[in-house]
Amino acid sequence: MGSQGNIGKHRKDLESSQATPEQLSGSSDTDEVDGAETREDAGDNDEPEPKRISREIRVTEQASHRAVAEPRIIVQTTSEVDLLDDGYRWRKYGQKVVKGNPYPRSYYKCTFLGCNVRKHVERAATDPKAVITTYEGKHNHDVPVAKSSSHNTANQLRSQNPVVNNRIDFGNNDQQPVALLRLKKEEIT
DNA sequence: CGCCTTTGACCTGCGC
DNA sequence: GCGCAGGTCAAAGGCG
Repeated sequence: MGSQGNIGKHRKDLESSQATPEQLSGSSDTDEVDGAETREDAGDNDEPEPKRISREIRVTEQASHRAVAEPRIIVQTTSEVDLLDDGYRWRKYGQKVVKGNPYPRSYYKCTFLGCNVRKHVERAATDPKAVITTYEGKHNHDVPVAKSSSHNTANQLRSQNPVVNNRIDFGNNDQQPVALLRLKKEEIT
């Protein structure tokens, strides 16, 4: 949180991205609190059924800076698998263990050409079943069609989950600063 | 053959 | 000024 160390060696990333350091540092405090609260929810949400999946989709946008705005969507999912496929193609570029959480946080990037959307996936320290996915940025492309991949966990999910089915249009909705949706599924696999 | 995952190292920012 | 924590990149290996 207090790092954002993309200003040094990651120049190439910056030139193609509209994200500005001021935006990131200026809102890190709020996001941090928000993220913490999300984790609290995870702990509160105890799932008696291991197969039951409940997701809370929290859309948080930073309206402080007119320039851009990288929408930050925090999706909380209760699942046994941490790799929730939302239809896009992601490439894992890193994994780190964060303090206060025994579970490592994974970093993914959208592999679509020109799409700089990133996503962080971590498990709640209080709930091993609670998976918190944070999306940063918005996709400038549509969902890649039928990816015949082995991880079709979400493919099934998409066909049953209303939100996933309609796709989460983060970045399109500039009007809703914070949206919280909750869905429940019975089974994922 | 192409794509993705994994792991280690490096860098930056912040706090003390 | 030093140390800690977080974030990202790059290279190698594995799998479909």
